[in-house]
Amino acid sequence: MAVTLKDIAEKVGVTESTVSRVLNGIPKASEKTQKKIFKVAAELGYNPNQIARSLVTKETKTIGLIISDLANTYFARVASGIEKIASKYGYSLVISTTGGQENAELKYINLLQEKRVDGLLFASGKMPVSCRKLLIKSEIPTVVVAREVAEELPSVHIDNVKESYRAVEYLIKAGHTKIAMISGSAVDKESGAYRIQGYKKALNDNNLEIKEDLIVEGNFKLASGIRAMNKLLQINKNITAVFAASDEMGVGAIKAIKKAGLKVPHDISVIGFDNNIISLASEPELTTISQPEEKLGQQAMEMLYKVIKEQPLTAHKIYLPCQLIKRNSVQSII
Amino acid sequence: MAVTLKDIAEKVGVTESTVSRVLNGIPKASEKTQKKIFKVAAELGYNPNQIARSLVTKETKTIGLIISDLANTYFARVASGIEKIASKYGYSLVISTTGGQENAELKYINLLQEKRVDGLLFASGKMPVSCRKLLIKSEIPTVVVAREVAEELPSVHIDNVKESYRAVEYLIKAGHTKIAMISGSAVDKESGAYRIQGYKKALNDNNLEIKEDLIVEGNFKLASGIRAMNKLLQINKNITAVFAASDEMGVGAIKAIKKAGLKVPHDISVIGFDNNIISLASEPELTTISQPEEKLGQQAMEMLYKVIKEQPLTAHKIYLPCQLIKRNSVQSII
DNA sequence: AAACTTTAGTCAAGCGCTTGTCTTAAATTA
DNA sequence: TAATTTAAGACAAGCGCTTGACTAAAGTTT
Repeated sequence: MAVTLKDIAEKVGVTESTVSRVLNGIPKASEKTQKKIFKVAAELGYNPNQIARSLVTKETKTIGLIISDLANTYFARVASGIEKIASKYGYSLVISTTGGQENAELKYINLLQEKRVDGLLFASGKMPVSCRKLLIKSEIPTVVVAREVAEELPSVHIDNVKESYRAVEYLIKAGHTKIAMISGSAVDKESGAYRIQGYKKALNDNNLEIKEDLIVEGNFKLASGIRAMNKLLQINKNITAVFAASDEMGVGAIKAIKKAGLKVPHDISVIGFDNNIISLASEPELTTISQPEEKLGQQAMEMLYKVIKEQPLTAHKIYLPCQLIKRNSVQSII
Repeated sequence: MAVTLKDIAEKVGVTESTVSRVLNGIPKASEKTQKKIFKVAAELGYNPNQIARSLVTKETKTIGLIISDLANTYFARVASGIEKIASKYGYSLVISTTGGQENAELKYINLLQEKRVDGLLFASGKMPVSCRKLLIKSEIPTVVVAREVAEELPSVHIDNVKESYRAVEYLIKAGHTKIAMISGSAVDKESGAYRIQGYKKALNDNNLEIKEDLIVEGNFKLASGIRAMNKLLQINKNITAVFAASDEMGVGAIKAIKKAGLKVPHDISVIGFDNNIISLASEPELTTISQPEEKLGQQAMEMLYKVIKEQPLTAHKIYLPCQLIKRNSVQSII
């Protein structure tokens, strides 16, 4: 089987503890023995058993990531950002995907606790109370990323209200007054809901009337954008602009508008959200709000590292700014 | 600190071994004690220490994934497929990203070995000899996914030559004879190179001349597709179709063609590769070869599971078929 | 009733490391 | 030169669990 400290110790003629210390760079041996130990270790192809080490040190150098869906570009990028920083600090990442299902989330929190991860990152759906309780009880350092609700937990995210506000305000400043919205699923306290909130606030602050039938719900996907836009086109209240809560839906909207024989942005302007690569593929290219997914992940991991090292269980929140990317799908009408 | 078997044992009045057996469902206790043990375990909020268990069972229920880049849709989907099946079999996934760097790959193979993962999935760049050696020496069950080179190791991938051949053949059957190619980076034995091979073979088998200057290299990204197409347009040998080795480049090509005042597919037909969501966003929608990324991941994990359970170190290879997705970017000219 | 099985446990070793304490010989100091 | 410090290492316990071997009492068989 695998070679152990004992094997090295015997071959060199010292005890395990000496070998352990030397291999860990604790200076407790003569140059000679050190050399010998390193040499024998290399000869034997020694590969330390991190499991055994973890058992005594109570550190696994592993952090758990509970995430909704890896196949989703957005989450994949967040994960990517997390992984980079984790790796920088010498941590491995174990990833569990939940599809946003509460029971899966619960299950994985438990599992990761059994694995004794040093910390936990939560980037799944809206965090249910049950999860929060379990997390807090487990005492695992945790930070929540990319989700709005995290009362007792430190978290990093974007300000969906503010960023949506910015998108809609941009439309308003371009002279639009009949602005529709294609929202994502508007579940309470999730990004979809906050984006609607931002839309309404922008209208309100600019003395524009909020018409509920101009808000039609999609599911963030392209096809749903097409459907939603078609519905909007039927209602037709002379809208001149639409704010889509995702780029996929934005592109869908553009396609629907064009199919209806109208022109973007000449007849209707469209603005999206995410700055997905898809926004560059559409014709015209989609003006959008760019989210800092990678940075979100990086910041979250940096934060988690601090929590692990210093244990300040403060429910600290940080917001990362987005950027308005102007392209060709919005036209000024003043 | 955390509650252990010992704590439960003491409170119930039995030994640790009894508690362990009961909690693991090994029937070695009376109904009464069993009930009591479960009750006390729940009361105390017992959460088994998988580290300690792993130390003795030599199983971590963890598999390692070495992958090139999570932010890349393609790999993210492969990873997603892997995760699903891993989870089905009760394994966790620890992910390391390498950016295709050989030293990073080596480093992570070592790291994952230290963590005593039960198996390893390799989905990084072209696998260097050094990695293969290390992997084989480590004796960790390994399967390679989404990469063409894996001589001594079991692997699952698509047949890039064949699928590219199919794309080009489709163009030829539509009457095209002047077909250009926008290739990905053509590093030896990587997908980019194989796709070129498929392109050439298709031309060859159909008695069409291969002109090296009609193959221009991109890097799989959208912007490189635009650049490449512009170059092609300059050369201008009356090409009527182009095969792009990725959808991003395909969409880039379409944009370039349109910008040059020509029409797709009226003047030039374009076919892509991947079936990325981007292919649906472009105008016209891009005809392409659809890769089964998720399935690739799933199959690889299924395969790994078998290897772990049965240890047949056979260098088994499996190829998953792709699909030609016909949309509107290719026109028949006969 | 003696011999054998079962049941319900106990006991102890061991997985591969780390780490605090102790020991001995050499090096330094007064 | 005797006393003290330091260097180089040995010793042993322990992390939390699993598991094979053993035991004592109860139940079953003939």
